[in-house]
Amino acid sequence: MELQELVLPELKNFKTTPTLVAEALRNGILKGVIRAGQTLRQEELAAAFGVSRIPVREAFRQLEAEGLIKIHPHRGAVVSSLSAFEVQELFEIRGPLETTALRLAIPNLTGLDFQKAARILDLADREETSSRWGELNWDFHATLYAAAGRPRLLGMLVNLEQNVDRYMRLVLTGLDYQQHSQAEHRALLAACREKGVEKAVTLLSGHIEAAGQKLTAYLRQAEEGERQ
Amino acid sequence: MELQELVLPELKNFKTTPTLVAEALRNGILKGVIRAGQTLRQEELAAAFGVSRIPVREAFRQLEAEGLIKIHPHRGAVVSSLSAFEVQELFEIRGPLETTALRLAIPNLTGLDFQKAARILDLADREETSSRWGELNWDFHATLYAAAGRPRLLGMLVNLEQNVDRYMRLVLTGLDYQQHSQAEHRALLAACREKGVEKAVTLLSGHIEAAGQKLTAYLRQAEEGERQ
DNA sequence: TATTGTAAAATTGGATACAATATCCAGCAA
DNA sequence: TTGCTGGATATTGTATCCAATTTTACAATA
Repeated sequence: MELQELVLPELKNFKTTPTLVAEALRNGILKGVIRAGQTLRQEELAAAFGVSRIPVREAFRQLEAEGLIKIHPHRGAVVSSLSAFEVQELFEIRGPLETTALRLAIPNLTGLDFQKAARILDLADREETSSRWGELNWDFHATLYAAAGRPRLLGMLVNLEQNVDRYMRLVLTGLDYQQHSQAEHRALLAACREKGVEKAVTLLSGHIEAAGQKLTAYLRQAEEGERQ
Repeated sequence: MELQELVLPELKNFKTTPTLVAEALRNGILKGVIRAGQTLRQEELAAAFGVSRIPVREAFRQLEAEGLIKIHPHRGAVVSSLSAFEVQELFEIRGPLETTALRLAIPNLTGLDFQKAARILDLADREETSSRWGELNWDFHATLYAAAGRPRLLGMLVNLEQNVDRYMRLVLTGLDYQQHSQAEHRALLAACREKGVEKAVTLLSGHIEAAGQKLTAYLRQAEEGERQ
């Protein structure tokens, strides 16, 4: 019975076409290749991927459930664009969820986890491109949360991160935020090392709130500019 | 631009076949007509609904993203059955999320909301069938959370509730739990009326935890029984 | 000229049919 | 009994066709 579990990951790689299409589209949206508000035409995408329209449509359903696109019947699928308020809501959800994950994770965090997290922070220090820095940023958080051993919770956090990631990239251009964020990360990591759950939770909560504030303020300003 | 928003809800009613199929399947799963572990055959369902396989497959993708089913490539879709641990995880997620919703909702709760909530509790008192009682149970919670004005958060809570609902029904057969739960609901409602945010949050947190404990204990026992 | 009405084109939604692939199971050999 | 090898079954993916809807273009009218 143990061998079966070793084979399962291999079996999982037998990805079906709709899954591959969904992954490609998800990457495209996250990397900014496909922008918010853009309409996705089935035939065009099917031709681009070299598949028929059916797998594309199935991929659409999956991405809609993830919140990345919105299907308008008979009018096509559009990449969902979030308002400042909606982004704020996502951060309000992330806060309690991520602290929950951290709370569960801290008792399980090992020296290896701390090493990995510290290495990611060092890499992020040297990173300049905002895209890569954003990835490392999330890798750091995910490294901590993974120790919680709560796959479903982690999945929800990944999904939430994906939804705000595109917008967060707009803010990351400012170097001051990156340095500030890095300092907060180091303080958080130190608290985790000392197994100071409440302190770590407080730091994380403030860290997420700060990021949310920064981003929503930016978006509100952008929305104000559009209105004129 | 305001008129467009008035038309949008109308457009939303143009439900497409995959959505209708997904709703039907979701209802079937939630009502227990389709049981956990059961495999869903595309052709069979397509024939039953009088549609082709394409809408059925799209509905599968949607339900998989909601966590209600799991698609095994080339082997069919099966209604996901949760282990005691997975149910526990879902309750661990619900706790902080529902308290967050309540915290945001309390300042906005009006007399009308309190009346509606109280009426639901009275109905639940007279209700005997566990299925209907479960619905009223959730209606009570949803009434409070709706005032938070956070649609995405509410959507996530609905989804989480749907995932554990099937299993919760197993526990609801015991009348003692219903009475205990109703008492907690009344205390919670009173705290909300007095705008006692922290007290209400504490009550809700304990209420959810108690429900989770009850259910996971039941499931663990059932799993133990199966193992023999 | 601006607005309204209508027709055609484009796109999506869905059904049917067919080919390809993977899984499952029964039968057969060792 | 164990392991392998087929075929049967079911799922997956594609192609083709048609219907429904939206959008665009164009003509008609005030």
